[in-house]
Amino acid sequence: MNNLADTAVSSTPPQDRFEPGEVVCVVLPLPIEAAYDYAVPVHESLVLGDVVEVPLGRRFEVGVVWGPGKGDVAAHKIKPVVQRVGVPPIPDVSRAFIDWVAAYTLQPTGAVLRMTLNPARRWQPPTPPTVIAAAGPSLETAGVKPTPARQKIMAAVSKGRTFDSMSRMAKAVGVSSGVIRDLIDVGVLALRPVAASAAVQLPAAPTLEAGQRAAAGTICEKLGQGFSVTVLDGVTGSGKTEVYFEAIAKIMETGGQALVLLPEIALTAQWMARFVARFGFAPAEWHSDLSGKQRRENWLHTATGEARVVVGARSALFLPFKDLRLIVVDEEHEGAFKQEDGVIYHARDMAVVRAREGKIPIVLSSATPSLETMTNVQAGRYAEVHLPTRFGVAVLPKINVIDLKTDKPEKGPWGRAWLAPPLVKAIDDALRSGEQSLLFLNRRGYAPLTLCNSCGHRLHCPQCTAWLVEHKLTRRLQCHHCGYNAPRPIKCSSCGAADSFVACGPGIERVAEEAQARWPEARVKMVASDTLDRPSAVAELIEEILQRRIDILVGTQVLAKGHHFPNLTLVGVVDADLGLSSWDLRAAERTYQLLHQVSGRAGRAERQGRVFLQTHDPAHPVMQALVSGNDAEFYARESEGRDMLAMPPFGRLTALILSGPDEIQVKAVGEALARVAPQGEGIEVLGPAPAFMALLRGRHRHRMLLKTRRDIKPQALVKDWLERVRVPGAVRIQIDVDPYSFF
DNA sequence: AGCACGCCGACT
DNA sequence: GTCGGCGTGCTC
Repeated sequence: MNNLADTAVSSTPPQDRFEPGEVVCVVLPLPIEAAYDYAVPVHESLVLGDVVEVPLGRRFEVGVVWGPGKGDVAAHKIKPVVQRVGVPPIPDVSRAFIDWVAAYTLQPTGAVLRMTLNPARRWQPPTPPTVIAAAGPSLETAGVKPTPARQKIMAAVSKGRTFDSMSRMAKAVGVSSGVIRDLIDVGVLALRPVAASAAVQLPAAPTLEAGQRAAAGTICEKLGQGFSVTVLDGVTGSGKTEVYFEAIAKIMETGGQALVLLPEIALTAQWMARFVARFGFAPAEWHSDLSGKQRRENWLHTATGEARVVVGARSALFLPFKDLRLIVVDEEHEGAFKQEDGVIYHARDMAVVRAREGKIPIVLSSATPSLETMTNVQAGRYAEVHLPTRFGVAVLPKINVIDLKTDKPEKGPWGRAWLAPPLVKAIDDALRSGEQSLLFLNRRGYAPLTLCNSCGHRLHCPQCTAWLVEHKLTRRLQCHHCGYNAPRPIKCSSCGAADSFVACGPGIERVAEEAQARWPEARVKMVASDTLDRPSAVAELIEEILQRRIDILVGTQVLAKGHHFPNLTLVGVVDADLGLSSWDLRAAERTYQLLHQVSGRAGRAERQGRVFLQTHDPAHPVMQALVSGNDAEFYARESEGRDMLAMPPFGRLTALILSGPDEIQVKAVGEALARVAPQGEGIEVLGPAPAFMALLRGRHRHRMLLKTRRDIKPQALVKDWLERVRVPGAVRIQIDVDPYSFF
């Protein structure tokens, strides 16, 4: 305020400092289209990005100063800001990024801001960590009796020893915490702030193999050179992580922060272990199951710049970094980066935007990059660094295709079979030589469909368009889309026949049952997302596998990623066609990526791995690409196909998802939209059509698809379009720019 | 997002 | 007669 330099700055547009008497525009973290004006409080001035508490109706909210007041509302309605919240202002880059994402996803700015501001909304100043230590005076000088308990305490703190909490100290010393509290009160003990931890000493850099060194060098050169995108591409086990760790090491030396995005939380534990081994400290984590306290702490440390490295799921992208200088998106092709509810966005794409806004480099890492990314490489927009060798491994796994039309699984005494003879023989071999096998099937439960043998009635979810999946483990029928579950009925609700239900098709439970029946001696273990609900369960499983307490693993895609299992040499894909039959635009690409990844589980040490793909269509390009290892050809083909159809990345899609409890009403809104749909060269509107999951959690869903040429931005079209139709409150319209799933 | 206002069914 | 359901609308 009395700083002349500040006053001078504030006179030059754009204004970034606001004095009492002025009005500022505040964005609230709510799904409100408009930003509201508030008066600067009389006792303090505000700057752009300041986090402030403001009155809203009869409650209070925390928002962010976004600019000067807009003056679009009567002066008497304007209320003053209550106070500034004690956190650093949201930086310019973060605000610009939020604005960009809001405009792109067609969401209110406040809805996007919410992702940045969440922990600051109920702000509590963090209590600085303290320790309990001797304050100096003895018991005598403080004038208290040297009771046995007090003497024990004095002995414990005599050599400068400290304790980090009263309860821990009480336990360690063997006294009650009341005694400790009293000694603090009389000044014999004191709470001392924890000494600031010494500057991190980076452990010696590991020796990298020549290819890795070159790749790391290329990426490190980009640091500090403005915006760039580099695709780090190499097969599983080629050491991509070590390569980008070098870039992070450089950041650690030169200052600033680095962000690593992982597709799912389940992978963080293993990633953390590798990071700690390399750097000697743990990065700040950011994902949905942090505790409130951890969340606030990590948020603040990111904002102050104290957290040098942040690792997290997609939402970490919205943290208000003080000085972000590098972003890494690991496994960039993963569908999990697409946020599907609330603000719908693709974290990989938005990460590129964040890097551009912050003028910093970004690394996209994957063994099987997405077609979008490959297209950008080919167009020269992204640089590519390729890691050719499989680090520390002599040979890649040998991939075999089993044609299920000729090699049919043979029925056994246990019932229907799903494992074809060549795969059975391969497992025999593996068991005999004491090696582990993985049977992969991306389908939870016992059977994907249960039907009545006498009338053909199929058991389906009452709230969704989905079959109920039988789970023998829990002895219930489950809907995998809404969580509905019910006990298995005895009588058919349609024809009344008793004990008439038969299971159709395999889930992992059924494959595990077959495996156990075929190899009664083998130790079979089943793994799915619902059996790995705790992080500790993941750790236990990994330990069990490494200790060779499991012979045959049967699992879904939770097993596809991450871990090194040196003794696992055989991978059998029970149904390689699963996911190919759908109308999903990216079905082939996704199947290729998933199977490639699963195959990478086989033989990562010195033993050669073997992979068997069971398919009904051995000639399918996906199978051919996997067998030949010619991924370039596969990508070229996929790319050509999409180009011809003007599908992404060669055209743009925007989906409107209409939903509501009343199907007729939802459909009517869709038809009204169709009547006033945007028209023109390079613009096409499809639908309304019932969504694939036409009924989800009790809401009827219709979809519309706007397909536009690459050079046409869909946002303005959609905005305009929606304004032309009156939508009843019960019908919700979600907008998904660049949709990935068609559910 | 919250929270109030407002208009139609089963309870003290 | 009131309590209470959640549809619609506003918050600077």
